[in-house]
Amino acid sequence: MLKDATSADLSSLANAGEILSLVASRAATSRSDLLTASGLSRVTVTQRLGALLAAGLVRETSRTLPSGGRPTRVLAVNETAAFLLVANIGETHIHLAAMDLTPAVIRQSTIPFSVAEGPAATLGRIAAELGRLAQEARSSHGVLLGVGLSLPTPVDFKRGRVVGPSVLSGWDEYDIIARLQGALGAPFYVENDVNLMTLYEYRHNFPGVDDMLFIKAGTGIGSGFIASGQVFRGAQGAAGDIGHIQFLSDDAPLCRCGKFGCVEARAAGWAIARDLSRLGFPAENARDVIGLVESQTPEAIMLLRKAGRTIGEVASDVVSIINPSLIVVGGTLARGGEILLSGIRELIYQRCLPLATRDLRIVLAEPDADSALFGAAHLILDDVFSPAKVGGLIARFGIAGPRS
Amino acid sequence: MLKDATSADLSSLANAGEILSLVASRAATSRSDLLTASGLSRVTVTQRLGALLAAGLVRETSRTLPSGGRPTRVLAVNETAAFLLVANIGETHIHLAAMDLTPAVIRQSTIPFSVAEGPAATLGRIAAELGRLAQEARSSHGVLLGVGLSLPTPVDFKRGRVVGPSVLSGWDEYDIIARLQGALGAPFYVENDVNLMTLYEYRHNFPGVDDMLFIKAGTGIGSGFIASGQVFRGAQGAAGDIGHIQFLSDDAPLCRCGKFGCVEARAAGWAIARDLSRLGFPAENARDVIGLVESQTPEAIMLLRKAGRTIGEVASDVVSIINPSLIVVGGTLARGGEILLSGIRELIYQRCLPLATRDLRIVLAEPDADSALFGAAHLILDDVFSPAKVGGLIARFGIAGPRS
DNA sequence: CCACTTATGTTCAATAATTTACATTATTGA
DNA sequence: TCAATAATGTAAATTATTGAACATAAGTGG
Repeated sequence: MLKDATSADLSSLANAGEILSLVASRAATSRSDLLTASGLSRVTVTQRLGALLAAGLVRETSRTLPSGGRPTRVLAVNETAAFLLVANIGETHIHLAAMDLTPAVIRQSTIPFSVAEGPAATLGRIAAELGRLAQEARSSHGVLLGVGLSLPTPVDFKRGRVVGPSVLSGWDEYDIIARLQGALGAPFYVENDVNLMTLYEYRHNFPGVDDMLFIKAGTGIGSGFIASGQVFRGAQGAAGDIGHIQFLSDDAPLCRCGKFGCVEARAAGWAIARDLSRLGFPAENARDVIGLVESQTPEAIMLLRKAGRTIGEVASDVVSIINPSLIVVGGTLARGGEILLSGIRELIYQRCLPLATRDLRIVLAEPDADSALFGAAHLILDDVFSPAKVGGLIARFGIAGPRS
Repeated sequence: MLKDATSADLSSLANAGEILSLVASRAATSRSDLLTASGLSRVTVTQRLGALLAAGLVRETSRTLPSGGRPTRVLAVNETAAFLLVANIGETHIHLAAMDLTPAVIRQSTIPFSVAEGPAATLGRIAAELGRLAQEARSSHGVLLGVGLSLPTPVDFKRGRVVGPSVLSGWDEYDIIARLQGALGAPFYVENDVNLMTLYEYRHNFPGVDDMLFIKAGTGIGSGFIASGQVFRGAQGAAGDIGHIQFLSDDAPLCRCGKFGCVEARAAGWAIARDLSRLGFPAENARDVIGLVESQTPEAIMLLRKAGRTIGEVASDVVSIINPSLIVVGGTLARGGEILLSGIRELIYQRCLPLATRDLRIVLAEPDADSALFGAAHLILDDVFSPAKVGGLIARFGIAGPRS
C-alpha cells in the first residue's frame, strides 16, 4: 500500500519525542548534537526532525555555531507553536498570564484576591480569567500545553494540594486539581511560589549551577533549592522551610507560628515592621520596611542589617547541610541590597567550614515581580517536554494539526 | 550469510543493556514487568533476556509471583557472574572485601592503618591486598566490575579526592584514582563513609523511602541524605556536614575545628569522652562512652541523653530544611539506643512544624560494622548497572565470555 | 479432574532503523 | 578564487524490531 506524504510525516512525528525533548531542554541545539545526544542515525534524525519542522514544533534559528567546516545551524522549539497559562496568588492580587514557549508573556492580567473568599470561589474566578486569556492566545499560539498555579504557602506538589496551616486559611487539603483540571483541559500544576522563584533563577539566570539555594526574604521568609538540577521538595513538599528554624536567646520574640525565636520572628518583613512601629515608624510589611530604608531611616537600616545577620545565621546552617555553590537572595527585602546581603555573607563566612564557602557565591536576585509566573512556566515546560511525557505533547499536537 | 548461534547470541547481548539494567535495579523482576518497563516487544525481550541468561548474567530464581493465571517467574542478576572490591579506612584498621553482586562478602580481610604512613604507601598496600582478594574471587566469580574506597572524611565524589583538612592529614587533594585505577583495571570510586552508610540503609533496609536522612553519631558526627532516591552530595561533596553547625551559649565548648559550640564539641563521642574524663571516668572515644553507658554509669547515661538533645537540635534544623520522611540514627553512639534517640525525638518534635513531623519516622540503625563496605558495593552496582553505563559492563563481559 | 487465566515462546510478514557510500552545502583560511 | 573542513541530505542494501496469530505452560478455583 502506498503512503502519502502526510501519513509518513505523522508516523515520524509520533517517534520524534526524544528529538523534541532534546531540543526543548537545550541538551542538543544542532543537528550534529542531536546525532550524538540521541544515538540515532543521521537518516532517522533527519526524518524525525523534518517532521517536527514540518509540524511547526521546532524551527531553525538564524544563529549558527562555527565548527571548522560548514557551521551547524541552531535549532529551537518554535515559541509560538503552543502556549501555557499561569497564575500567581499574592497577598492582595492574583497575577495571571498566557505565555509562549520562550517562556515570554503573550498577555497578562490582574484580578483582586481575598483569602476570605475561600478556594472554590477564587479558583472559579481564576479559571474564568485564564479562560479569557486562553481565548486570546489560542488564535496566535495554537494549543494549550499546561496550566500552573503559584501559591504563597507550602504545597505538596505530587498531590497538588496546600498542606498545613498557612496564610491561605481554608485551602488546606482542598483538591485544587479536581476543581480546575476539567475546566481548562490541560495538565495542571500547583506549586509553592518560593520553589517557582528558585526554578526561575536557575533556568533563567543561573543555568548550569546545579546546586543552588534561593532565599526569599519578604514579608515572610522561605527558601528553595536546586539539587542536581532538580527542585528539591522533600517528602511532603515542605523542604526549604527555614522561616521557622529557632534560635534561642533571652529576648526571643514570639513568632506567628506560636513558637519563640523563629527566624521569621526576628528577620521577616513583618517582624522588622513590628520593631519599626514600636520605634515610632509605622510599618506593616516588607514594602514599608524597604520604603523606610530607601528614605535613609537609620533605625530601618539598622534593623535590616540585623535581619541580614539572622538570615545569615540560618543560611550558614543550610550551607553546611546542602553545600550549594550559589545562594541567590530575593524577595522584597532584597531590595535593601548590600545592607541585607552583607550580614548574610558575614555570618556564612563566620560559621561555615572553609571547604563549604571556598567556591560559594552569594548574590542578589534582580527584583522581578513576575518571577514566580515565569517559574511556573518553566515547571510546565520541564514536565511537558520531559522524555517521559513528550509523547503526549506530540499526540496532542498531532491532533490539533500543524500551524502555518 | 548464515550466522551461527553464538554470534546471534552476542549481537543480542550487545543490545541487552536496558534489560539488564531493569533487572539489576529491580525495576522489573519478571518477564511481564520487562515488557511494560522496557516498552519493547515480547519477541525482543525474549531474545535479549535469552542472551543474558545464556551469558550467565541473569538467572531465574525459584520464586514466582501470583498473577491470576500462570505465575510469573522472578528474575535476578546472577550474583556469581562477577565481583566487586571494596575497602573502608577506619581509625586504626582498613577492612577490605571481595563481594558478589548480591552484594555479599565472598572473602574479606583486615590490615592495619596509620595516618602517618601517608596516602601513597597506604594506597599501595590497599592495592596489594585487594589484588590478593581479587585473585581468590576471580576463580569463582568471573570479572571484576568495580572498586570502591570508603574514607572517613569529606570526599569530592566527582573528582575522587579528599577535600579540605580532615583526620586524614596529608590526603587532601591527593589523586587517589590515578594511583589505583591502573593497578586494578576497573572503574574506581571514592566516597565518604557516611554517604556510603546512608546508601546502605537506603538500599538494604529502607528501599522506597526516597527522602531519608542518616545521622552517624560516633567519635565524630556526620550525616548523609537520600534526595529523590539519590545520595545528595552538594557542590563539593560536603553536604550533610552537620558536625560543625554551631549553637552558641555561655558555656560553648571549643571544637577541634577551632570554633566554639559546634555540635561535635557538644555531642560527639570525643566530646562526651572529654566530659566523662573530667568527671573521673577515663574515656577516649565513642566506644569507651558506650562501654560506660552499658555498665550503667549514671554520668555517662546523662551525658549521652544530653548529646541526643544536641543532635536533635541540629537534626530539627535539617528536618526543616530537607523535609525527610525518615531519619536513621547510626554510628557507635546509636548503640545507646533509646537513651540517645529520645533526646533526638524530643527536640525534633519540639522545634519543627507539625507538617514536617507528621509522617516522620525516627529509627535506630542496626549496629553493623561493615555497612560502609556494603554501601560501597551498592554505589558501584548502581553505577555499573545504570542505563548509561550498562553497555560497558556487557562489553566487558562479552569479552570475558560466558561462565558455565 | 476441568475450565479459566495469565505468562511465555515462536513463526513470519511488515515496518522501522541503521550502515554504507556518495553527494551537496556553507563556512574558513590560503 | 580555491582547497579544506565539517555539516547535512539521500538512496539502497542490510539488519533489527514489531505485531499478529498461534501454541504451550503453570498456576487458581471449582
